[in-house]
Amino acid sequence: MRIEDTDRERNTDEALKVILEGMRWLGMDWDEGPEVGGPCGPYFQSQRSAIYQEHLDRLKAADRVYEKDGAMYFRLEGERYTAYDNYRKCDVEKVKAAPQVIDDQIRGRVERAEEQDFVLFRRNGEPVFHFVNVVDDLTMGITHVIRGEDHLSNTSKHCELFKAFGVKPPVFAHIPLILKSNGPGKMSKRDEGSLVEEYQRRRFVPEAVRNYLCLLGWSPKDDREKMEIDEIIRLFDLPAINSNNARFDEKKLSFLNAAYLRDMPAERFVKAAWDSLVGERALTEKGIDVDAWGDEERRYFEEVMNLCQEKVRSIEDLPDFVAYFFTEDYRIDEKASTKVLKKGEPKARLTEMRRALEGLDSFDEEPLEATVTALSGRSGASTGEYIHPTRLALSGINVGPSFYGLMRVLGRERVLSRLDRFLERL
RNA sequence: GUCCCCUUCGUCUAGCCCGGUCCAGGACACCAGGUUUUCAUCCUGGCGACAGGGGUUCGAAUCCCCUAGGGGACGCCA
Repeated sequence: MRIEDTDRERNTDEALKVILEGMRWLGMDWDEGPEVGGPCGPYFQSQRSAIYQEHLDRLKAADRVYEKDGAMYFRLEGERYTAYDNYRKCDVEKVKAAPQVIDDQIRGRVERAEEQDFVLFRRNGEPVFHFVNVVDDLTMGITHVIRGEDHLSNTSKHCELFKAFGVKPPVFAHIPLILKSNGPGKMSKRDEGSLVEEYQRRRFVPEAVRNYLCLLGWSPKDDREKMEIDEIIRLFDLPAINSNNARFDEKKLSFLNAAYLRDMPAERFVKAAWDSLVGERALTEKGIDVDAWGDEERRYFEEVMNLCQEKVRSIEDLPDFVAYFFTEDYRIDEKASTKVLKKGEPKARLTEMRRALEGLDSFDEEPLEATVTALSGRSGASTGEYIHPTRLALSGINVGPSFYGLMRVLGRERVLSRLDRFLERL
């Protein structure tokens, strides 16, 4: 792990922390680098000035450097001529340099010729990216350079430098870029959804994010999509990466996230839910006094989460999904209400339901289901005609976890009193 | 403008290197059913693509060329 912080303006400790934490969150660690150490340090480019100076001197000794406007330029070899540059709108000096051949692991043979000398050191004495990148790669013993395709055109610069230093370039692999989900162009730092921190903050499952990213530009060649990292590592191969750019699709990420939530151990789900709902006060914001909770409430919380794990799509959705479990002061959603109450005779059904539940001695799923089935058999109304209004009465909304589980977890007392209250308002 | 890369369903992709088994397979999304009828789960089905044009060939998604489109680079940013 090398930190490329040659641009003083943009580098802060905060930015570094975010990068390191983001990497670790995704499950990626490093055996050499910041906070770990290693034989090739320092791992911050801002601390490697002496190395860069020494390498600049080597190029100077080989007469490949000259100064212009206070900056140090790399001198390309080849015939020089002046031409009007339609991009810069002025005359510039160009060089007929030999094309550099890049044997890219993903794109195959790519040939490109640099045609202008480029800056190595800025006027302020700091080296630029292209230079430090090459120097670090060769002094740190880098064997593979795997980076975005946006660097493919820069690679001819890097090859020129490797050649000037008399070393063989590392293996290159230019991977496809991620395009933004809406609008043209590549996804960049300022785009919605482009920062790992965002998924951390929104409590995505890190494995889901990592899994989704792996699927952008790569596939195991069979139909598998949800895969453990070990399996991906086992199957992974540079040439198997696509060369075309991929558009980011948050819907699919969300699908994978839901699958990971569903499949994770219950304890992990409960912990993630707790961290968000209690730790980050998501329930407090809904007017629920979690600070007053004791052991009983904690057990109840766990039961609620066990019930909801298979149904909820994200931790983000959890507050709205479960708030009614923890307060009697839940709103009856108007849309849901209109939708549910317009069909059949909800009041009659709810009254029957109330009566039947009152006489039930167990609130386990099976007897509850048997009760509803019996009710339906007797009246000729579908079970849905009982279930829909009851769910609305108990939760205020028309979606949620398994209906019978919902009643079991709420328990007789809450169920009956909520039904009574709802019936009074009907 | 110059140079580089890319082009299979709306999206992510399999197939392409080693032409026939592909009237192109899977997944997300969407739509319709089903789970002896709760729902945002789950299951089944549907919709839906080889960018266009020329070659080569008995035969092309697969090989070649052109065009178009997309992306990238051209910073004393990284």
